[in-house]
Amino acid sequence: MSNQKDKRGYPPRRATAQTVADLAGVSRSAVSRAFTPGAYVDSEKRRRILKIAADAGYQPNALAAGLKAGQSNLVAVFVGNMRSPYDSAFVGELAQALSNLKKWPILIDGTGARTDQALRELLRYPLDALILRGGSMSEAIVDKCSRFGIPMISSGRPVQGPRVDNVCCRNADGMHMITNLLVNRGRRRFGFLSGPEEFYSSSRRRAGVLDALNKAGLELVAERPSDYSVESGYDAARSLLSRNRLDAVICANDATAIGALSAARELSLNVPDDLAIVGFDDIAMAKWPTFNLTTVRNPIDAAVDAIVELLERRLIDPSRTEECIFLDPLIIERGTH
Amino acid sequence: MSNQKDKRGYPPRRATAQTVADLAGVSRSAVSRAFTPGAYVDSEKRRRILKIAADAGYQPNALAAGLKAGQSNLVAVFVGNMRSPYDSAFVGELAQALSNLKKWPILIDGTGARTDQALRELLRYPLDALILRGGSMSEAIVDKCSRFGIPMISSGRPVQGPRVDNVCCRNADGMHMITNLLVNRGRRRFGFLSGPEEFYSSSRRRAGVLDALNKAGLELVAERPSDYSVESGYDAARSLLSRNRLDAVICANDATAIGALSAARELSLNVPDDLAIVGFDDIAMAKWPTFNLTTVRNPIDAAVDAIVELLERRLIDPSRTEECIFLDPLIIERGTH
DNA sequence: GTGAAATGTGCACACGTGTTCACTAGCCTC
DNA sequence: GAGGCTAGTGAACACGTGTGCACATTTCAC
Repeated sequence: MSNQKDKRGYPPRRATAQTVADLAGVSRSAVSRAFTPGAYVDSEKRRRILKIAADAGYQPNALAAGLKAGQSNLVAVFVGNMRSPYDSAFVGELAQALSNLKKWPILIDGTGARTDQALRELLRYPLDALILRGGSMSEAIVDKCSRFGIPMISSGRPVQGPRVDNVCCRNADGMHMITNLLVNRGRRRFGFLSGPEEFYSSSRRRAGVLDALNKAGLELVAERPSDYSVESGYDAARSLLSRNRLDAVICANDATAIGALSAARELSLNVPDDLAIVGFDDIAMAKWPTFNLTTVRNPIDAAVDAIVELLERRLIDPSRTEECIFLDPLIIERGTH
Repeated sequence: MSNQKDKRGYPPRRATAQTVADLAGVSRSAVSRAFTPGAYVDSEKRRRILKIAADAGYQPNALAAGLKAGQSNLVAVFVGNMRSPYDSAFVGELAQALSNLKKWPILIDGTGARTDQALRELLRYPLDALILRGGSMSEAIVDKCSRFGIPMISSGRPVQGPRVDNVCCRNADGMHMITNLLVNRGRRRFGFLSGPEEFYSSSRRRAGVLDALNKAGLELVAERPSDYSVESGYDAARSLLSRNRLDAVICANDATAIGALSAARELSLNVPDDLAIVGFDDIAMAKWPTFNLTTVRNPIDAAVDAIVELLERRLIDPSRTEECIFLDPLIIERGTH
């Protein structure tokens, strides 16, 4: 029934190893060893200590442990836009994978004007690594991150630097493949909705489209820029479709494609008979019945697996050579092509 | 041109206050004071120290500082489902607001089977607070979190416990309002797509609908359960609409409503002429031209503001009385009613 | 029974801070 | 010139760990 406050009204400090040691009648070292796998303690004694610790609600203080070890088990995760379905799904998977490793993801907005400041403040912690969803971040910030010598893993935008590893989808290949698919289905008059210029993925995807068209002896009829959002895809597609007679619109990502689909419907264009529309990423929305979007899968699970693998290897050997893992995209044929 | 590795191949340990002190020819205390606002140091000397520190890339080690202060500036953020547009937008805003306070959000999946274990491991850090997007988490886990005596803020599911504050949308009121809106527009035959039973918000929203209908002398014609996802909303609505003649379907959230919209279109029901469909939350998708969904806004910015305020006040006075801040929902009239 | 090996244990140090305490130097007042 | 007050400084301690080292105890082979 105690409200667990002392006279000053503050909650009590947490139990420490010494508390448990006194309770168990052993030395503080023994308590520490009981919590350290592979340390010399009598196994019966260890059991007893752990039991007493559990009752007292004791856990080793991670701050002290981290201070001693020079390692915090904290990982900063920078992400472009949490309202983007791809990025948020990505972050969710990543967070889960990291916590399985007992690495704790600190989520930081990678777009705002305050990102720089947040990064600087955060560097007071001896972070185990910086992880960047770089495909949706500006080059300037990504570059800055790579210069601290902290292990870094960039996903979506290849970066060079000491101890900087990369995970990168073959964006151009994916676009090449899906463009070919449309060409083989007889499409000839192509439009393109591009992504933000400052994102690496945008330029690679555009290059893939142009290259495939070029090899097929075709040219882009027209293109419009978008900011990767559904709204801007809608606007761009309305402009594109009302001024050009097209039989295919390739979109730099799924959100844009979904906006384009809405625009096409409003303009009474029949998809896929009159017009093919395809995207990139394969976000969850793409397979909703309303959209049923043909797209290129940018595999989140594979990317997360790769990040985790690179991280583990980097922690084992901080000085190993930098690596880049490439991910193969996959055509997902649905109803819009 | 040095690759900054020592003989063992490990990166050098970071600069410490002593490093800077030696460089500047002052005591280590002086360096510490230079970084502590309001501490006694000659202002000229402070400037010089900060300059030298910046050159050496020194920042006070947050682990050591936190150990001393008994405070980590880390905040655990538990969230139900990062693939839910509402939750992910919420987390994005929250992360930004917290980093402005120099509180760092550790993102944890609040649904998985491993949540318990993650929580336990995470408690090794002296967390400043636990923040829960509780509206989309099961009661069992939320309850468990409330029992550690750590300051906790639950959003979306009111929880009682020492040092547990709450931020809660008036779910029932919101549903009451929008149901009344439909009744006043002449709707009489109501269907309801409910949310997961274990979520607090589900039952409150359902209560609001039933209450409003009751007061209007009406009854629910039929209802179906959903899991708050678009897919399940689609399935539930198909079942609901093919077996009942309805002129209004109220959905427990926007995702479900968007699924229902697709189903209605497939069944050639004209929205809003034949059938009104409304949701709850006002996620970004709701205002897309394809959906243009009439809904109830569950205000994210207000919720985040409230959380931040409660957190700040709790850190100033850990023993203050627990509070619950209620948020008023807002009807957003668009094209589906 | 003896020496060596194996197994446990506690002491003490280091990790990098923030802050109290004692102290000095300088200034002002009378 | 003496005494008090202020601004500024450095030494030293505490925060809570993990672990190397020296030592104690037990086991074992001979």
